Amino acid sequence: MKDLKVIFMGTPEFCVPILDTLIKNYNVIAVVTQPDKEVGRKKQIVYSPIKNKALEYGIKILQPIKIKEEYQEIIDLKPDIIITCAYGQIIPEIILNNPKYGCINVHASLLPKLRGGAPIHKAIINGYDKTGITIMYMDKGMDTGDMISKQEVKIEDNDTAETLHDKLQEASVPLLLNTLPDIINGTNKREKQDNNEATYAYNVSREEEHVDFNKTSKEIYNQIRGLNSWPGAYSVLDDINIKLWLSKIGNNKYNEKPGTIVSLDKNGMEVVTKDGSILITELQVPGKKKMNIKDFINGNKKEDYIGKNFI
RNA sequence: CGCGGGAUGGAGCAGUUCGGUAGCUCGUCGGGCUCAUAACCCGAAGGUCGUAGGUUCAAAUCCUACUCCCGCAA
Repeated sequence: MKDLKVIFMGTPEFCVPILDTLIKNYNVIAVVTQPDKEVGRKKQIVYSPIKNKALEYGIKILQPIKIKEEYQEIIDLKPDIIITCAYGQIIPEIILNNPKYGCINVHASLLPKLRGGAPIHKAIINGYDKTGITIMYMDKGMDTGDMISKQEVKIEDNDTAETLHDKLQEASVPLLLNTLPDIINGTNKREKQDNNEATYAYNVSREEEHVDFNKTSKEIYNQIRGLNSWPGAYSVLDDINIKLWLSKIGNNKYNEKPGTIVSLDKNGMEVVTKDGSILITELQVPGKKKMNIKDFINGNKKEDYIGKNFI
C-alpha cells in the first residue's frame, strides 16, 4: 500500500489530519488545493491549511484557478486514486474517470443528508441530533455519488460548529484508513443514494447569519451555536451589528414583541423570542473582541440596553 | 493603497472635544456580618494611560510615524 499513488485534493483545516495520515501511509504524489487568497484588511496572502501541510512534507502542490480547464497535469501524474475532502471546486468528469481506483470523497455528513459545502454548520442549525462522515465515489453531481462507508457522530445539545467540526474531523481519519484497503481490494460496499431523502447544506449566507427573534428560542439557540466559532450569528441593535456567540434558552414568557431586551445581568442578556426568551451569554460589539456577559455588564449600563429591540 | 472602530492597574469601560498630578463596574488580597453564601459591609494592593519622537511650564488628552487587535466589504 505504501506505493499506491495518491493525489489529495482539499483546502480547509478540516481535512489536514486526513492528508497527514495519507502521507504517512501511502505515496502522496501531489496535493491539489485552492489558489492562495488575499485575506483580511491587510490583504495578506494566505495559504490554505492543506498547502501548508504539503509544504511541510515537500509534496508537489497544484493550485488551479479553474480545475475544469487545468486538469491535464493531474492526469499526467497518473494517480492510482484521487481522494478529495472539501476541495471547493467541481471536479470535471475527465478527472473523475481517470484513476483506476476512482475518485473518493470524504464528506462531513450522513449522505444523502446535507449535500454541499457547509454540512457541519447546517447539521446543528437544522437541529439534527446526529450527523457523521460518509466516504463515497464522486460523480458529476454535488455529493451525489455512491456511498462506500459511514461513521455516525452524535450531536450533543451543547455542541457548536467548532466542537462538532473537531468530532467529525477525529472520526474521519480512522474511517478512511479502514475503508481504503477495501477500495483497493475491490471488496468495498457501493450503495446508491436515495435522492428523495436528500437535504442540502449550501454555504452559509450573510442572511443566514442574521438572527430573527421571531423564530423560536430553540431555533435561535441552534443558529447561534451552529455558527460558532465561524462565521458567527449577529443581530442589529441601534444600527450596529452585534455578534451573538453563545446563548441559553430562557424559561420565561413575555408579552413584549420578539427582539426586545427584557433583562441584563450575569445570567445573560435576555431577549424575547417567538415562544419565550433566549439569554445571550457571549457577544461581540464591532471593534471589540468577543466577551462573556459578565465582562459586558462591567463596562455597560443596563439602562442603556433594557427595553431596546434587536432588528 | 477598500471603509471604519479600538489599545487606560488582572477583566470590561469612562476620561481625549475645552492639556493641569487617573476614575467607574468587577476581580484579587485582608477584615467583618451570617447557620451559610457566588449575597452584604469595611479596608488594601495593583497603572511606563500600545511603541517612538515632537509641541508645552505641564500631555492619557495636541502633532508625526509605527506596532498590534477588531467590525464591515471582498
